This record gives sequence, C-alpha cells and structure tokens, in this order.
Amino acid sequence: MTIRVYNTLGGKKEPFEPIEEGKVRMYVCGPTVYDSSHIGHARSVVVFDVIARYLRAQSYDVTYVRNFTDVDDKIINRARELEVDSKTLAETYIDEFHKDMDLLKVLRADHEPKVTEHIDSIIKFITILIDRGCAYESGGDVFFAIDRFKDYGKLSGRNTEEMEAGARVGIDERKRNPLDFALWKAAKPGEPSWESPWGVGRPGWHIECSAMNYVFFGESFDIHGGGKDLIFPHHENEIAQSEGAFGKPMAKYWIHNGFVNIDREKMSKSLGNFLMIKDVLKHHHPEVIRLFLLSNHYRSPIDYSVKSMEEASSGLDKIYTLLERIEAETGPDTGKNPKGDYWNRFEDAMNDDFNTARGIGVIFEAVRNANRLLDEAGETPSPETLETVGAIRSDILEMGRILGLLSEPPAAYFEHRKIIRLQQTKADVKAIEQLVDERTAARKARDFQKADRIRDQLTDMGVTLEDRPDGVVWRMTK
RNA sequence: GGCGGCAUAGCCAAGUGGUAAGGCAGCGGUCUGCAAAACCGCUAUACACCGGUUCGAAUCCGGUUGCCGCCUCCA
Repeated sequence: MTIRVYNTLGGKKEPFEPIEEGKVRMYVCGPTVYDSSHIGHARSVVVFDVIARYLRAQSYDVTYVRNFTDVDDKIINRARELEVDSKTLAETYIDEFHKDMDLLKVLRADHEPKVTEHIDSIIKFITILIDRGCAYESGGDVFFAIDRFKDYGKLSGRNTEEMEAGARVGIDERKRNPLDFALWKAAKPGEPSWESPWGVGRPGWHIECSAMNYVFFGESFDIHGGGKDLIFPHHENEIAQSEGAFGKPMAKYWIHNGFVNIDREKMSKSLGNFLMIKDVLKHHHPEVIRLFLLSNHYRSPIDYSVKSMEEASSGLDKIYTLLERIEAETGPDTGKNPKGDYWNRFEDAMNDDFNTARGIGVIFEAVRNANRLLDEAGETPSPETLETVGAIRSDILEMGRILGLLSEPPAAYFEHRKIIRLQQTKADVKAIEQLVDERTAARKARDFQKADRIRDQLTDMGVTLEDRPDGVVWRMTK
C-alpha cells in the first residue's frame, strides 16, 4: 500500500515515492524566534511530527531538518525594544520553543540549523546565483533577479506580469524588477552583520532555507513543508533560488498545513488574539492539544475555542478510561501483540494524505468495540475476551504512538489532568478528599441523603465521582 | 483585482461515483441506592443553490450564492 500525498506543486495527490528508495529527506520551515510560540506553530510542528513518525513506522529512514530563523528584522526590532542583543533574544525563544514542543511530546528534528551558524554557506549560495546571472549586487544589497528564472510562480500559481501590475508591489529603485527580492542586506548601524564579498550585511529571509537544505540534502530532497502562508512568497522564492542555482527540482513534494483560527477569527496582531502554547498548556493536557490539532485534516483550517478543546478533552478521557479499564483486567500492554485490523484501517487513513482525522475515528471505533466486549463479558471476562481486548488495546496504543497520544499510563494521565485542573480552579485537594471520605462513610451507613448532599457539594467544586466496585474515584470535571 | 480553498446532522468532522466514519451535545433504555463511567437504541430519507455528465454523484463538469486564506519577511 503506497502513501498518497497532496503536493502543493501541481495541486493534487500523488503516490509518495522518495528520490532514493527507503530514504526520506524532509525539511520544514521553523519559526522566526522573536516571540513565544503560538498554537499555530504548534499545529505545523505537530503535523510534521506525525508525518515523520508515520514515515518512520513505514520503515523509511527519515532525516528531518527544521531550521530556526535567528536573524531577521523582527528579531532586531524586538531586541531593540527590550534592550537586549538579538542573539540573546533569539536564544531565549529557541529555548522556549524547545520547552513548549517537548511538553507537546514533539520529537526533536534530526537537525535544527540556525541561520547564524550557516552564514558561510549562505554567502557561497549567493555567489553561485550571482555567477549564474540569477542575482545582482546593488549598493551593498544583493537581489534575486526574478526575470532570470522562468518558472517563477509555479508553486503558488501566480504569473509575474499580473503581479507586477498589482498595486501591492512597492517601487524600490535598487531593484531591476519590483518583484526581485533580497538575498543579502547591507548592514545598518547597530545590526548584527557579517563580512561578505558585497560588504558587511546579513542574509535575506528566503536564502537561508535554500542554503541550509543544500548543506544537509544537496540539490534535491523529498519533502518540503511549512504553513500555508509560506507558499508565497517564501517557498516560491526558495524554488527560484535553489533551482536557479542548480537547475534541478528542489523538493519533490511540497506539503503545507492550514491555519488555526481562534473563535473563527484569524490570529493577528490587530486583534491581539495570539494564543501562546504555554498558555494553552496551563489549561489543557498536552495530548488534548495534540488530539485537537490532529482532529481535522492538516490542510483544512481548524477553529480553536473553549468548546472544541473540551470536546477533545472528553474524547481523550474516553480513550484513557478504556485503557485504564483494560489495564485493571490484564495489566499493562506487553507490546507483543501483532498489529490487527484497526491498525490496518488506521494505515489506510494515514496513507491517504496523512488523514489523522479519519485515523482518530478508527481509534474511537476500537474503543467502543473493546468497551462493548468488556460489558458483554460481565464480572469475569473469559481469557479469550481478555486476549481480544488486549489485542485491540495494542492497536490503539500503536495508533497513539503515531499521533503522539496515549503515551502515559492511564493513572498518570488522570493524575496529570487532575493537577492541571486543580491549578486552574485552585481547588483544595485535602478538602476534596475529606468530603469524598465523608460521603463514603455516609454511603456505608446507607445515609444516602447525606451522601448525595456531599456529592452535590463536590459537583459544585468541579469534582465528578465514580462509585466503582473496588472503591470511589474522583476526577475533575472538564 | 489576481491566485487558491471551503460549504456534510444541534455543534465539530471524515468521506478516493454505487444510496452517509467518528466525536461532542440531547433523548430513551441497560447497569447503579441514586449517580458517574460504559454499552444499546433514536437524531442527515434535497450532503449551500441551479444545471450537466452517468445506469448511478456528497463525490466529476459548468454556473450561482455565501464564507475564508494568500498576494504585507504571519505557521
């Protein structure tokens, strides 16, 4: 079964066949580190994390590179505002990015190059472009000459004549064509800068990716990813640079993820509704965030709201509740079960352009089926039932591994979730446990009125009770 | 203005021409002292609208309407 991937270049799904059999070279545009990472960064990073995990599970030898843009106007401006140097600022946010993404259980990329570590490669790359007549120096700046790359616009489906006619393009006298873009910018006083054949300066934005993926992958590689907004101009310009330099296709598959909206609105500076990962993590278990982000197809927009997060939370609880139930019967998963039918259906979903939404549907079906088998089995399930249920659990966990979900033992998950809720509501654990004990005593004495009164009180405190055969369990209500 | 995307039940959402996965919410039932959890049942008989292709379309084609994104170094 082959994987089919939607390729932005060409605009349709294609069979996935890496350039070199069995190997996948994947480059994803990482953040410009001038501020905390927001939920939109999380989506991009989680989506490509899942793609990398899945390709590895399909026995591909994946090399995953994700860069940090650590020199840029925004970083310089922000550093100036905060009166720190831009290197310090960038490093602060790189550390924060790692912290956020580690909490979100994102696996580290194999290489995380920074622009400032690859200035030499960038200068060499620009030199190649100048030598090939694709770029020109103008007063200490170097620009890419759009007219020298006839395929310009092939990724985003734009044509240059219409764009030149567009009112949005500003006139810059140093440029031969208004659409030409900067490869190298002459330094202004106080800015970070490096020596170059064109004087002191710093790289433009687009060139870093072309140069760095050349360093790791050479002239062509398999997957280039990023947010949809990067299609134009960023990725269009990367293609112009890399293909202009080498005359070979840059990346075979271009994959772009959709945006996260907040209450149906785009995150924007003017609305001031940027939602930072660290803030979402205060309210939600990391896997709730992942489940939410993966519950829509990666190319569709997804809407963040209190309600959608609560739904994701309910869903995750449901899965962990089953895992806990099975564990109580059979102990933890042995990891020895072969992959079953649910896994196969999950693979079908993932093979269809990484359709995690469909894959999650398979998980829920598996959960329902396992619950049903256990319900039907009654008090003492037969060994056969337990074996079947155990096999279903193995599939569920296997699917979870691809999505970066269900990685905690159920008890730890519920504890983790409880802690997050308690921090939010500032509820007093001791008080809760005391009330729970009082209610248990009342129930034992068959004083149900008192027991129910206490339970109502706990409900008001955001606590849900479950009276199980083996004792009372309390949880924080979503 | 140019390019692109989307429109599926109360809400979210998958759907690769053959009569609609899954989740959340709701209602009824089983279980329970009562609940909770779980399960079962019910909730789309015009898949935005209008045409067309086809034996057959949510799925393909054309058009209409409505939303949205990119074209501003925003994932």
